[in-house]
Amino acid sequence: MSTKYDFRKIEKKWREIWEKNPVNPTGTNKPKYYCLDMFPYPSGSGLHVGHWRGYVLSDVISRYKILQGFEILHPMGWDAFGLPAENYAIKTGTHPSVSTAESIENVKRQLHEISAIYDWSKEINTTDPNYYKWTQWIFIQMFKNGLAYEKEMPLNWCPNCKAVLANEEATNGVCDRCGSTVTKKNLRQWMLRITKYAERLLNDLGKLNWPEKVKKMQSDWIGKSYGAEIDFEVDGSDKSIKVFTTRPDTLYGATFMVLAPEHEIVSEITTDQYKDKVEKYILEASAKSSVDRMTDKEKTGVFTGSYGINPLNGAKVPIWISDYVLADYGTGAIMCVPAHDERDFDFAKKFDLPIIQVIKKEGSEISELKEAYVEEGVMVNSGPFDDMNSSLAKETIANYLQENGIGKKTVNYKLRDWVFSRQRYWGEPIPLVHCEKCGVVAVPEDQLPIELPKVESYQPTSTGQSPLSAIDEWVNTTCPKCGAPAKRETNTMPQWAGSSWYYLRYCDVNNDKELASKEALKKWLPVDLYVGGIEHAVLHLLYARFYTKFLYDIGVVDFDEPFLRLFNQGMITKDGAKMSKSEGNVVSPDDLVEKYGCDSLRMYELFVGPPEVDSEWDDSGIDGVFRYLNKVWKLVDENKDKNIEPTKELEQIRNKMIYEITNRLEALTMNTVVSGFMEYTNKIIAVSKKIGGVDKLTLDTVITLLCPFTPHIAEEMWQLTGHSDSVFKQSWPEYDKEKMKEDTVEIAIQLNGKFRESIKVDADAGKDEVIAMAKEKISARLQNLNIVKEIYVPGRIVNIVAK
RNA sequence: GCGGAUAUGGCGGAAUUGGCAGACGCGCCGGACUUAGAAUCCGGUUCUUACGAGUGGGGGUUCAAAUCCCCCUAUCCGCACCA
Repeated sequence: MSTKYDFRKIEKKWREIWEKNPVNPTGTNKPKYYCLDMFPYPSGSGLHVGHWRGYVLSDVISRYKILQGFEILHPMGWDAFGLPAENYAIKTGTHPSVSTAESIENVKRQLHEISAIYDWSKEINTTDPNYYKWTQWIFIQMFKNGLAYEKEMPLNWCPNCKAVLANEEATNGVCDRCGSTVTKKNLRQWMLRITKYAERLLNDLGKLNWPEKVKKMQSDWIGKSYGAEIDFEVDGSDKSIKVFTTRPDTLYGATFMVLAPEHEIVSEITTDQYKDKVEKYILEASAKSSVDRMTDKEKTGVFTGSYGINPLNGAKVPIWISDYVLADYGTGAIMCVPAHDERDFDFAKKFDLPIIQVIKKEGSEISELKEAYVEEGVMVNSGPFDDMNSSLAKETIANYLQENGIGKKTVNYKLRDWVFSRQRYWGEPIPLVHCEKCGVVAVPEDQLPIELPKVESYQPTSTGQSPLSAIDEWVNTTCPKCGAPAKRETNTMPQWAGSSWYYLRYCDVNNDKELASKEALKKWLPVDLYVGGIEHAVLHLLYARFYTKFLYDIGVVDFDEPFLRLFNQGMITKDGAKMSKSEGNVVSPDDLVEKYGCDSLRMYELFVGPPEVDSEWDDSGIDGVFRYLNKVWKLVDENKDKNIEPTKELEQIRNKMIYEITNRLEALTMNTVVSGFMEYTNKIIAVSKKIGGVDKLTLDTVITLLCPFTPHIAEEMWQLTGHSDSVFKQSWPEYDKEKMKEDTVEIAIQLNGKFRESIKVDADAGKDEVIAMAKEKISARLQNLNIVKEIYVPGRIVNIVAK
């Protein structure tokens, strides 16, 4: 037991000292660094070692930045609205505010075990009326600026949760929360016009230091495509149908048209003869769950009896309806070119519609198509455009349509407006009043927040109404405009609302005049580093960007992107699966802290694998870092009172160590930082054995480098080596490139590319000298061979090519 | 179906971006200390039939390839009738 360091005593001691003297003094004139964790939902089951991964990483960066001379904002808070607490309330009758408060207390205790330097005076909670006052305030600004609007629409409806879901919450037609199959229901909804920002949300991705993967996911989600809208007149009527296509070059090959079943013109153009069939089909399509509609690749559809006129060649093409055409993308209607589109091809084959090829592969002859030809090529069967290259024809035909008033070039986005209302209890009330005379009126800002009232029952109604609608004394109010009796909006906001702007609030949490003061925003924002899971790649991060851009437009903030750098930590798995209570594979940090201490766990969280990659948790690996910390402890303990003169070799190792640790830390390759610590400490120990000790500067350097990673043991060792102030008052060590150089270097000698021997040479030895030495070294192998070529890579390798 | 990523010892993973593959750690083997165990320390640890072979498989470029190019295979992730 002689050398084991007493982590329990040390960690307790330093936590108490930091409590009184925080290592991150505020109100300085230092440059700022804002390092933010994605704030958690306060779950009842607490944190596991997977949660720690991101939190440790951001804490290490924050502490590193302190030593680099920055003032740090590194806050934490709670995204506490949401379904789990509400579902728990439905089951037990416990008010969500009570159960979330309990969860918060537990998670906060666990966060203290990490010894992260969160500034708890800046804690925020999205369910605090002083916070959601500003969530509501932002909504009102959006409402006043025409970004919030009401719409009756068929929505994803989870029959189990009895809640409307956003498209994003109903991935693959299954409820994200409970896994039930999602159906459709028509309801009045509040929408946010995020599509107005589509172009900026797409373009500004270029400014961001984010993982390419995340940027790609966002740009795919926004889904910009260039094309044309083309008007097809309906034969024998004064109506026309607008279609959207990205392939105007194929217009001569359009042999039919398809409308979405929900398209409003369908009833007007359907002829009596086909009326029954069409109505039946529409009914079937609306009853189809979104799962079926997505997975049924087999095409269905019915003919309406009407024909459209191709505006270019006057051809009469039958108009069909089919659910493979989406009502809410483009114009909800398409022209179909079976020869050059796979889906149209399938449809044409199934319903025996004509296929006309209008593009052929260069140099080939036209023969019957076995599948749609979707490549570029040479125009055929296209009147004046024949023999033109199809990509040129795309442009030429689009221009022709535009010039002749039968179409126009357009851009389309996959991004849809954001369904912003929820028929649930545990969310921010939407601060609007419905007045019979004045219509929808925003609650005056001085009346905010509209507080969430207590209810008897949390159960949402199966009619789609929020539980709030049952509280007459809350619902009934007066119109802020005319004073007449009016009713409050009873829908609440989605959980995303509070998390779309929380990063702004941290810099000025107690402000009751503004969401944050201009000065505080100017000092701290935007966020320099944002750390969190990849699961928020699209939704949260897209919504937050949207909010920021809106607040920029109305002059609240002076930047239009909230997060300059994003880092997604990988998941920690156990037995190959994500840790979850239901899987029973949760590893709690509490036991490991008890057994090895916080410092060891912090270091192992980083060592377990590359931080951006998923890693399997292995308890036994933590022994390695625990042994390492004991080794450092022993090194410091044995040398603290010795007066060893620094040697050239120690200086070389020390400088190299600073260089390597710093570079790896900047690149966030934390696992290699830890291995670097081990590697260089081993080297120092080896030299120490040789010369009987280690100099003071080397010890100080090791301790200082370690302190962001293992703060408790670092502070203790710092004190042990005779320093009276905190190690966090130190500057990050600097290296001297000159001193990193070794006197001699080992050169590998290859013969015909194969390693044979190695030699030590002076670092400044010249090319000829080294090659001569190398040839001498492998002279036996060179007998009877003619040297063809000699390659020398300074400091690394000599390759002799010989036959 | 489309798009993206990954593949290195028994395991987690390194490799200065084309220059000695396997750093660092886990595990394992051997030794020291110990009455014994735990802990600690020291040594070893890609395979090998000892010639060599070797970074998922096959080809190529190069003096030199885990790294670059082409073709496969497997796994994971994202999107999924977006006209």
